[in-house]
Amino acid sequence: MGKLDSPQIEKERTRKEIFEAARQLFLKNGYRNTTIKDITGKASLSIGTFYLYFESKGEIYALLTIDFLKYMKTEILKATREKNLSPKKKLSNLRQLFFKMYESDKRILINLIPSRSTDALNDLAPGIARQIKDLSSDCFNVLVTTIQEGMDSKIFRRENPVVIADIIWGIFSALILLAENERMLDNRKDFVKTTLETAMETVYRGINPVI
Amino acid sequence: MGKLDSPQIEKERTRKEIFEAARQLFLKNGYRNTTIKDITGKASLSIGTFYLYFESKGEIYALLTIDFLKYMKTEILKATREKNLSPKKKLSNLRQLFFKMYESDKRILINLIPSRSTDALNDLAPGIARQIKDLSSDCFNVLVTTIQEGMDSKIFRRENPVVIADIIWGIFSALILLAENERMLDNRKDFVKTTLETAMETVYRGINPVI
Amino acid sequence: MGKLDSPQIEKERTRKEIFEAARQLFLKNGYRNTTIKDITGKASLSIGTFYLYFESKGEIYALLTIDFLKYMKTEILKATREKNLSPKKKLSNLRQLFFKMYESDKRILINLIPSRSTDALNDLAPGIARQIKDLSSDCFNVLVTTIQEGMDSKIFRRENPVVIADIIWGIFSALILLAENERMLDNRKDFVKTTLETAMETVYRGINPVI
Amino acid sequence: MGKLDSPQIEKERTRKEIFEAARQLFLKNGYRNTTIKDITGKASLSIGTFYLYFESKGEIYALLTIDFLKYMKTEILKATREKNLSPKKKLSNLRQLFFKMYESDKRILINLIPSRSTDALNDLAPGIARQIKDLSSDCFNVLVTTIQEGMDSKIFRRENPVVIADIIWGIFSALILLAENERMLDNRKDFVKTTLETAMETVYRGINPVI
DNA sequence: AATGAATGAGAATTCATTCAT
DNA sequence: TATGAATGAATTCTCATTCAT
Repeated sequence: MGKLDSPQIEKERTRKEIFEAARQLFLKNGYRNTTIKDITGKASLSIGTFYLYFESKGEIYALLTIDFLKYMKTEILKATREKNLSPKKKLSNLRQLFFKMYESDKRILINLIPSRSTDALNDLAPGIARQIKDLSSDCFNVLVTTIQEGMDSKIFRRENPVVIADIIWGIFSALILLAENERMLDNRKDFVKTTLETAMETVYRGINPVI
Repeated sequence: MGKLDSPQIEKERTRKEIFEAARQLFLKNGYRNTTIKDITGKASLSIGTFYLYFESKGEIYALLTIDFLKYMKTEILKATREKNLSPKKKLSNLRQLFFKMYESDKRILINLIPSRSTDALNDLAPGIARQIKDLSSDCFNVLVTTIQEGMDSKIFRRENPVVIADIIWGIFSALILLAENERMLDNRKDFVKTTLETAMETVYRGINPVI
Repeated sequence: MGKLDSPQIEKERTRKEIFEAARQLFLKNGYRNTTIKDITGKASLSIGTFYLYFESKGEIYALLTIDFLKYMKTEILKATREKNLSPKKKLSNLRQLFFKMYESDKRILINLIPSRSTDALNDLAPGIARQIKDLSSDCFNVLVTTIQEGMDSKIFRRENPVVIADIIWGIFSALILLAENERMLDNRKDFVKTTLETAMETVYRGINPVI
Repeated sequence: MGKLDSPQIEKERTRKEIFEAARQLFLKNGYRNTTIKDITGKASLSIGTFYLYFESKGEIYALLTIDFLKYMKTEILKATREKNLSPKKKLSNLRQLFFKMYESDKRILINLIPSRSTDALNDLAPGIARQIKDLSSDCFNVLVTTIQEGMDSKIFRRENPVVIADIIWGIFSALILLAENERMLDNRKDFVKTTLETAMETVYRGINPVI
């Protein structure tokens, strides 16, 4: 299969295979613990081939990040775009989106969480760094705007919306990390999904206005 | 200053300087991304000096972790020990503790908490690994117990207390990390304390029973 | 030459070159005084290449030892296997074997023989350590048995056969070492072979029974 | 004790203590495995003090070597000096000397054996290197001369006396090494003295002229 | 395009040597 | 003199990247 496809298509397929192998390995082992050998091994290719498709380990990581952020931005916009959606509904959509991302076959790039990615993003081409920053801001801002709207229409308690957005994003990323690592030390919890759900509901209740 | 102190004191100071430099760098960059050169560089010492005070990179990491967990355990017990304290008050004390820890001269080594750092704990002496696990469990269990009490006396909404503890702990650690790192991407937020406070209040409201 | 060979052969050649360089350096300078840089330097390769072919300095040392002991065991058995060989003839064969080993294209790794090298065998995988011990014992025991036979049939003077084996083995290894190193202190001797021959004959005469 | 002695005497005592500590450690652990800290620790002094008495680790090793060689030369001359001593008796005296050295509280500097000391003697002041070479030659030459005499007077079988000397010296050093190291791998042999004795006797018988 | 052997910069660690007290 | 903290060169090992085939 594939051997009959045009070189263009063939090339694109190889690129995707490397991309996907890298995504999974970075997700599982982190940036530093993933080697080019690991990636090409998983993709059944030689080390040299990697460099025909990507400039460096840092680059593929950045591209992976951008890929994820773009996907996230799209989904976030989809969840909040409709004009006549109530902020309540929008937030509920975002919550669902988080579940979906966690469960999706794509999974979430755990290492996207700032503290984990400093390393890889350090000596990035300025253009790429810019793009990541912007996408990251875009995502965050939709969250902030949605919360702001909720506050404006008195559906949510009046607080600094940036702070609330930080909390939501923080819980999300923290629980993902817990889920990834805690397993080794402690097997009480297998129920990330439940925890995530409870967390979001708790926060949601927490921003309800005083009754 | 310092030049006048006894060698004992002088030595202790150097040890503390290395310890503190390591703490900050591990917190900011993680275990793998922090080199001995970084640590001694920050402490204005040579690489060799590090090994005069600590056995290895792994050892200082473990000591830092134990140091933090011991401090945390003491404080947590202090905040919840008294018999006739209401769960509400206990939780409020814990919240205050979180602030205090964030501001304390010790700084917080959230990154050092086991769940955050599989990396460093891999080839630790079994005794040390055990100690870390136990301290970690102890801290977490106080949180769980306090929440359980609150639920038993109907002050908190009935949920899985482990899940709620995860949420609280998750928010706490996530916000610390955000505070440390986000600055690079975005300088809107300098107000960790406020955010932390809001977060805890939000969660607290979120676990109030339905009225 | 070589550029025309298959990658397989090419790779095997490189491995052999490293192996051989290591053998010579360990022999000359001992385990601790031989660095990976020395080895790869001698083989005109970079340090990194070493690790493409061997896991560690300890591993190549162990492999070199096993290689030599296996060769030695095979040859020793060959020299003494035949049933109706007189002990005299067997010992004579062993003597010839010693010459052969000295001159063989394998060179002799006398320095690698366990008794000579506590250093390197310290943190060896237990399986490898066992293998080395066993091979080493096997070789030595053939020597002891042969001498024992000679004593039993009154061809050799009655002594502790282990002691005699130690002497023979000791002379052999000592002369090899002398041959390799003494050159620096003294260049009178270029005639290892002669010395070895005389030594063996002398010992042989020495264990003849009193007439 | 000692506190009342003159500075001169006091200084000499300290120097001796370091010297003796170094001798024992080099003997037990070899040159590379002995650190200045080990030496000064054994002598209950600080690291810095070492350098008040000796220029470097290499220097003390060389001095230790010279010390041993001088002792050896003196003893060798003592054992062979007398005019009317038969070569047989002289050789017998040398044999006794070997035992004595092995058993003496001074022990023998195992690392003196050429292959083991290359490291330490590499970048020696030329004068010291010369001295070592000369002493070493002197010792060896007495052995050669004695054997030569024995041959001249038909007491020993006619062979190359240098070769015979090599054999004797080789056995001696090899057995010392065996004694030091083999213990760890194999505890059959605790009887170095016996082995050494048997070895010398065997060689002695081996150089008897044909009867 | 694909390969994978070779490279070498960098990381952790050790230890002889120096030097301020 | 004596001390021992500090230094940094040297060593083992890792891995992203290159390049000849």
